[in-house]
Amino acid sequence: MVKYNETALDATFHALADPTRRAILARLSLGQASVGELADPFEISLPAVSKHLKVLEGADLITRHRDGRVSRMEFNPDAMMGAVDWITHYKKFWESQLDRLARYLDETKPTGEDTNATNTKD
Amino acid sequence: MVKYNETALDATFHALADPTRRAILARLSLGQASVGELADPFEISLPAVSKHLKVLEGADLITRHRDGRVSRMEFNPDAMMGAVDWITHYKKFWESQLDRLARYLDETKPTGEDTNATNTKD
DNA sequence: TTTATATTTAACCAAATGGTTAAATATAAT
DNA sequence: ATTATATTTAACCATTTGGTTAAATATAAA
Repeated sequence: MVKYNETALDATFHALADPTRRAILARLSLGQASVGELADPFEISLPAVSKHLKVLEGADLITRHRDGRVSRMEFNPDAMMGAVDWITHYKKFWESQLDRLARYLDETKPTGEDTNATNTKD
Repeated sequence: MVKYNETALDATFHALADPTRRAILARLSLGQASVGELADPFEISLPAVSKHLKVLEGADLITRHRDGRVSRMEFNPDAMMGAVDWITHYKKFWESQLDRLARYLDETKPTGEDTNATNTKD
């Protein structure tokens, strides 16, 4: 049996289980932002956002670069690999969906292009 | 922007964020089992397992087939596609990991074989 | 050096989570 | 008809979660 890092999986899946945190990651995927910038589109308070950021940081999904009094947050998508690995383990149980995913990945395989921020799927 | 089903993502990621529930899914991926059989390897009580099953059922990750007084639970891996889709959206940010995943998927692309329960990665 | 800005910490709260034991329910077996 | 088995429901509990407001901290700007 492959031994997964259960604690890391707990942290990753838990971090992704909240819509505000996913929205923050979506925002950060477009480029780094300060805590205030991240909080802006949400109706919740700054401390609430600060807590979400700590959860994301704890799951290693973002990293913090302090720049004076501003915290610049950066997306760290590598941390999602563990989760993808875990799910992918069950690939043999969803071959039809695998086809779809494989096709999707083929279409968008890094060729040197398609590394810009514009995503045609959006 | 692609509109994801946030509620479904909440449910899926939350369901996967617990190690007992992931273990239950791992067990069910080998074949269906009753509630009692699922509870056996865990030290927690039957009602606790029953609650976990309800969470997994709510996320549509398992389905229940009542057979007399026995509930046979079945794995429904399709429900994980939403989560994979969401994560995959960030593919352009982890090209090196994508390579690894694409290679993995290529190696195991459904050819008619490789649909048995033996996984060489384990 | 005083003031404004960015963010975190503290203290608090209601709801959800993951567990328990005991009782209820439903079906199967004797 | 009675008893055993499989599972769920109910009632409870401690901890965690996701939010709040007010105060503290740290840095930049005037």
